[in-house]
Amino acid sequence: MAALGRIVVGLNAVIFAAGEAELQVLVTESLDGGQTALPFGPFDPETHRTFEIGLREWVRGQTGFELGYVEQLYTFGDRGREAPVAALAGAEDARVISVGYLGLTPQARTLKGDEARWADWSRFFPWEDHRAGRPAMLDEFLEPALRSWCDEAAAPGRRAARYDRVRVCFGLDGAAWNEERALDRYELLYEAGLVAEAARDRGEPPANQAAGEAMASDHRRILATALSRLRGKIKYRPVVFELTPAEFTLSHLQKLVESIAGFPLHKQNFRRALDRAGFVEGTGRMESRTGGRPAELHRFKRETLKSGSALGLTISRLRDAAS
Amino acid sequence: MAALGRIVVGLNAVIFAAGEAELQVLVTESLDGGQTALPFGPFDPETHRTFEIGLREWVRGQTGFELGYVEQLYTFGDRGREAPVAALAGAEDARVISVGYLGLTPQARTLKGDEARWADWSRFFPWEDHRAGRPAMLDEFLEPALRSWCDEAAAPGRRAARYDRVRVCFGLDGAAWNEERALDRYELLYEAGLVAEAARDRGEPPANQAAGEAMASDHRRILATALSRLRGKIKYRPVVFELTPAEFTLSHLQKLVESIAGFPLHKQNFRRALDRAGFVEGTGRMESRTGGRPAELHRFKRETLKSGSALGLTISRLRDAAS
DNA sequence: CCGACTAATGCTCACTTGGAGCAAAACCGC
DNA sequence: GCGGTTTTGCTCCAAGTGAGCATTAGTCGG
Repeated sequence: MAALGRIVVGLNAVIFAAGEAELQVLVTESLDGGQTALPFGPFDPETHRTFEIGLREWVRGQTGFELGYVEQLYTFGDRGREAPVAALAGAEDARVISVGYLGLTPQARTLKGDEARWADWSRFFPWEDHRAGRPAMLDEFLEPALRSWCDEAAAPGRRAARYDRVRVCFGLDGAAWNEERALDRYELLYEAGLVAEAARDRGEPPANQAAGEAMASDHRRILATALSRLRGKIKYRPVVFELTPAEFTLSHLQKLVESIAGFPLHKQNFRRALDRAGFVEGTGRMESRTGGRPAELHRFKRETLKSGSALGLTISRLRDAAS
Repeated sequence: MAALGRIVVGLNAVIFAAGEAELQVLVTESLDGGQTALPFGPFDPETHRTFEIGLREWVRGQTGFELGYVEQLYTFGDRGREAPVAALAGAEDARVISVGYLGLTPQARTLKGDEARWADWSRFFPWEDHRAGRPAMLDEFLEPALRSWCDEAAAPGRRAARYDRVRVCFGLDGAAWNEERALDRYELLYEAGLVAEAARDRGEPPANQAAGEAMASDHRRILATALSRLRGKIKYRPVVFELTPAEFTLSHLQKLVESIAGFPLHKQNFRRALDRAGFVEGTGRMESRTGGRPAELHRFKRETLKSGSALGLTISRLRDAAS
């Protein structure tokens, strides 16, 4: 068999933490400077027995804290994503594959060095945040731009196909907005040339207007993958509690879930769902700096995990009217 | 930066097809003969622009047919999975990573060569098939064996932890059986030494009794990953139709879903769910060799995909009493 | 100290969905 | 034409979901 080309494997981490009622993601500067990037570390087969061990190790080294929940996301291997990274590994001609991981950690802890910092996820995906209603930039910029992208297609068949994708991804013309489609939406915007990465990767000059803040390489796509996965996962597994402090008010928990899902929830129904699932219990202690009636502090009942039956939190349509 | 160890990347495909009311998976012989294995192909960064392109290419070459639906599963990179494969790539000392893919194709087509063949998935996971009630081997062999594995743990805390895992995975003592946990169950059986691969990997002699048919390397784990994923996916995306022929009777469709889910469904409720979702439509033609009243042939309405709103088929608790 | 304001908490109600069973209809083989 | 078998059509009830109203217990400004 012919010798295969050289391959370098890297690990990309999307690490989420709960800020002040806002989901945050850990970012750094790209190696060539300038662009925002996700933390990245080469995977060394000599010293790392598994990907996860390797990941935890360099996250500990770079940021000074221990990851809690960790889950593999996706492996990215398309050609053309290598440039700056291969150089790092001393292998300019190698193909770079990276295994993306999702990590969750309670609260945005202070970081060791100053390379890494926390950023609100919504900076990168402003069109995903519907907590205060459908964002204006969707109707004013993205939607018209996407429609004209559809019209650009030569054949009528392709035009219809483009339109269908746009319609279901962005909830146009009566279709419902599905928050889990964050990745599909990013990929569509990339194809349509509406994010800065698209022009950059084609070696073209940047478009006069682009959506959201760009990231290095395909990192924004990895981030979108993580967001989609997390949005799906909170519905059937109680992962939110990996992000909460030991004690929290129900409102705080709700704000956090809303920040992840990207839309407002109906408060009473959210609470009803919570205690049907039996996930939380009151501690008796109160949080009084609420601005109104004091809220009881609650804690996650880890035991319910073992009781097996009801896992997860049905957010599906707890949607509040506002959205 | 230090030079990194050599890495070989492979692609593993779990290709499912619908046999006669039975889900089948494409298997081959392992390279060193003897063991059943999943189709495997090295990924060549020189010629393959993306994983998916590489995958489709060698599947076409080896089996003579074109894959339809394809989805990335998971990337397996633990040390100790290399032996026979590294030799294939002419790199005995390399670390082997493989990217697992799930592929679906309608009907079990005849294959080109004779290396590959179709096998019922249930041979590898007999404990997963609850269509005719809870399998006897669960109560007679697995459950007692798992319980004594729990008792083997030295510390009482570890004993309790083991027991909890066993309980939720296998639905013991009142916990519900969750068909999506197929992977967790396999991993648990592996840890408990109840599948042949466990003894093999530790270099021990095979146990006197083991569950299901073994596969090469960690292929049975990859297959379990695919099964879990597919079982989850049919609930929220209409992927079953990737497995059906163009026209089918509703009973046939139901049998197929049951084969995937591993438990019987309530016929009337299944049909109700189907037409609530609006996925199928009658063709007017009839299938008369049913042994009873002739059934109308139906076809998948691809258009509904575009209508956006209701995706998937809620199998959740269409469970029939028998289970 | 009181009243306005703000959140937390408690409760109700209509409507949809899910689990389960019964009955009629259509075809087969004898 | 008569069981046996399978498709198909319907109904019932319990539980879950979406949405709104009312009450309670704090804070804060005057």
